[in-house]
Amino acid sequence: MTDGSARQAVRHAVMADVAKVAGVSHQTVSRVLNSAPHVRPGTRDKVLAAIRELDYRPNPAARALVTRRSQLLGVVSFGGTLYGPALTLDSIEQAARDAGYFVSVATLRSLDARSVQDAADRLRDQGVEGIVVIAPQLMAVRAISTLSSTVPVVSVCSAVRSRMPVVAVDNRAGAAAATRHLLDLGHRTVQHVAGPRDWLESAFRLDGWRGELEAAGAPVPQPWTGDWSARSGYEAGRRIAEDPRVTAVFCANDQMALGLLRAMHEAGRRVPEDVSVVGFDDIPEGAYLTPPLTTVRQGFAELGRRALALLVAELDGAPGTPAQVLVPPELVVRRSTGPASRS
Amino acid sequence: MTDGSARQAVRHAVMADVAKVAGVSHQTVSRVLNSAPHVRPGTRDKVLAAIRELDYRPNPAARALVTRRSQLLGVVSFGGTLYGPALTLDSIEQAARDAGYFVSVATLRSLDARSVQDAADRLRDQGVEGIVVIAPQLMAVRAISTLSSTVPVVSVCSAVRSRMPVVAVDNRAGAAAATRHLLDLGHRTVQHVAGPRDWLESAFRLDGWRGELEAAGAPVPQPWTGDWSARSGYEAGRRIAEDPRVTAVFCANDQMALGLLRAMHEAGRRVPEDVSVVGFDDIPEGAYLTPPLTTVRQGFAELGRRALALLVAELDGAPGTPAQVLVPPELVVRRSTGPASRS
DNA sequence: CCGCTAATTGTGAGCGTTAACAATCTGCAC
DNA sequence: GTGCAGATTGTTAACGCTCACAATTAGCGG
Repeated sequence: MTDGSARQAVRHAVMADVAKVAGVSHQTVSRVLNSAPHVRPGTRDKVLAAIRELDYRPNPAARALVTRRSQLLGVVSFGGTLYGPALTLDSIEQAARDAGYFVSVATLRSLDARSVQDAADRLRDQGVEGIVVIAPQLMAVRAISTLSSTVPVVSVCSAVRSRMPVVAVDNRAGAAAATRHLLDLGHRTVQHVAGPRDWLESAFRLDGWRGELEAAGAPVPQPWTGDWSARSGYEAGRRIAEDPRVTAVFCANDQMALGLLRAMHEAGRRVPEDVSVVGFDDIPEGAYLTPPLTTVRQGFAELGRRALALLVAELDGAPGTPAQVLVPPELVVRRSTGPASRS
Repeated sequence: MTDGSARQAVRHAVMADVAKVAGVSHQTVSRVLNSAPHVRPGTRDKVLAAIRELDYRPNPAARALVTRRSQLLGVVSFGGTLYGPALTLDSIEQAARDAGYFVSVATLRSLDARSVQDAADRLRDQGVEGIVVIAPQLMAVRAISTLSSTVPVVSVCSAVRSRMPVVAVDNRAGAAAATRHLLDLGHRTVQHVAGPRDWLESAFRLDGWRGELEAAGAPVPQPWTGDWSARSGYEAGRRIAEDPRVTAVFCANDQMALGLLRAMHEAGRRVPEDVSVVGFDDIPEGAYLTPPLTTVRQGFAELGRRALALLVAELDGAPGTPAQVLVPPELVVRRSTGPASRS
């Protein structure tokens, strides 16, 4: 128990073993492995056969040591069980694989700068070549921009004015579209249940909502604040339901909208007859809520893919490409929204 | 663009640099780093100071090369956006960090043996010391048991009779509890919407449901089959709603229950007055559905933690500990279930 | 058949760290 | 003061791979 030396003693074959079996030098084996030019087909075959025979696998540590390339990318993530981050992580992994990289994850324990520092440090200590940050909190972004000096960093989050490459959904535009949709249906104004104050997403969606309201000359009510959870949406909903004048609510994500739907139901307010509700994200369950939820679809998968592409580009190509990619969201109209009642 | 040699030329400090600055040998630096005994406090301080001054970080590749320990664990995952797998991954990462390991993920593209092989190979090529498999499909488990020879593997899934260490929720018991709950409420029998046929979870839950029905002498209806999605639950629900004799349904997961709730609503069948519904998983939204969903709570977080503990134990301790951990689930009664109507 | 270029293969030197062992320096009993 | 165990530090040799360059072989025109 003092150390782990009790492991399998099966000596893995190394390059020298392959060389011996194939009757060539280790360098030739290396050439075959890296598909270098100038290897006679016959030689290549012998080497390949030896590799198969010995079930040889190149030692990644040795390779990394000399090439100074670990082939490892790091992902810092928070809220890994949330639909968006989970899907983004998934797509990043897939894209990384296609680009020939491995992905190591570090999740945030809590939402403070130290935690982000720690996660990034862990990743660096592991030798990652680059980092993608999925934590979309204001704080996280700030913390990250501090340590970006050593390793290239790309963040997936809302657009933010910075020198750092960013891939983001255009939250403002999405929120504006949702709000306009409700306004177009004849609602006098639209309530808003925002996300946590320290998330950039929250800020941008709030902004898009407010901007659209102002542009339309509609009154701008005091927004409510939730924490993305259905529970918080429910609680906001209970309070909102007390005001009989409310006819439209835009929630900053689908889970909160789901909770709000529940609160409306309990309060006897029909959706969409009495109150229209719009969410954000388009979680797969959205279409099967009662009623099916109108929402703003985010291309999480594309987000991840683009972020990875950006990182890889910076890694083995253009040095300073501080690109800022904005992915447009899409309004998905379902049955939770309808015309303002004339009652 | 031919290669990535255009990266930052900032020569990172290596151990020799630290040694020189501290005025000691590189071995002494190594000792300080590994907190080996017999280092005079004064010397340690000098070394520590030099490390800080140079912002020195040990090269993980070099260390791995000589120690033959990569400190890397692999996780094979499928359905990364599903609540259970996502949460499990999250808890595995946290546990791994506490145990001093890094976590690298490999997601499955599709559900065939080759895909599992590929994922595991990728992980091995990367030098992981052990693998946790979250893919709970029958096929995946079989595929895994094939390659477990080289690297220790722990799988998180339903209990399955094998030589492989497994951490699982007792799906059978959970399903039985759900079924019994409905029976106890006076329902004559219980319908079941199962998960995909090739998932172990599906099989065990089906089994638990059927067993309880038989034990109670209740008729065993033909089960329906879904794919975990709300959509599939909705479709099953539409069909189930056609049969007026149905008063209770047990769905193999919460998403399908959610879809089924929608179908019942559309068909004018009230829940729980006309039909009682039970899910499985306890997703966070469950309590805010209409009506709040009675379900079986799984300890996904504990699952991940236990799986990792098992793997680490095998890694640096007991060699052959083919443990099989069974985590008991818990019935959470909410308002989607009620007594059978006397109508 | 010779000489030259290009294709093919081999050799030696690290990459940055830890392990094993040697060397030196303590402190203390005799 | 001397000697010895133990504490402290240094030296050398891997770990398994790629890079740079040397060596060998093959192909071909004159």
